[in-house]
Amino acid sequence: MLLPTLIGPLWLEVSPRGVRRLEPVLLPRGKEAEGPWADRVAEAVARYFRGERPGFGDIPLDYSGLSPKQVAVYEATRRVPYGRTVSYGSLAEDLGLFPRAVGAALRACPFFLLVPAHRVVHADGRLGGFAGREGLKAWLLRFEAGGA
DNA sequence: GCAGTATTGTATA
DNA sequence: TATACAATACTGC
Repeated sequence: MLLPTLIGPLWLEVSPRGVRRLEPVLLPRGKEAEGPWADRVAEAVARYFRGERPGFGDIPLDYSGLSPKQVAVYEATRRVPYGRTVSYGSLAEDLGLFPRAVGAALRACPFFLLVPAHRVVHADGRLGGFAGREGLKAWLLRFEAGGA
């Protein structure tokens, strides 16, 4: 399922257990692996880009196939409140991991928006990376901070 | 296995 | 201010 947004189309893929992946269309093609959560996620994403603050917390994520460390990092990242930012080190300390590991896990995060990786920044306030899309990360942060 | 990363803190010039 | 090093986890070759 393809979700049109202000930053371009997002590819949504869900399973009976929850969301499998949600990210900007980098994949030339994908399987129409839709499910019962597709509409719900689509609506939440639409509201997000309307400036509302939908809680993605009630949307289940399908972590199957991911390592326990990744799941831990994603779960912790999901708890970051709207408009706030956390440092990789802070997350790492909370999880008992190391900052480097947090970055590695977030780098491979397939849950764009649902796992607000854009709210995770350097310890000194700089943005850090975003899988080659730092501009997108900056846009999201400005969007959440300024409301538009 | 090995190397490259979405990091951080300390040390050195 | 800028560069170098060590330690961790995930991805791709």
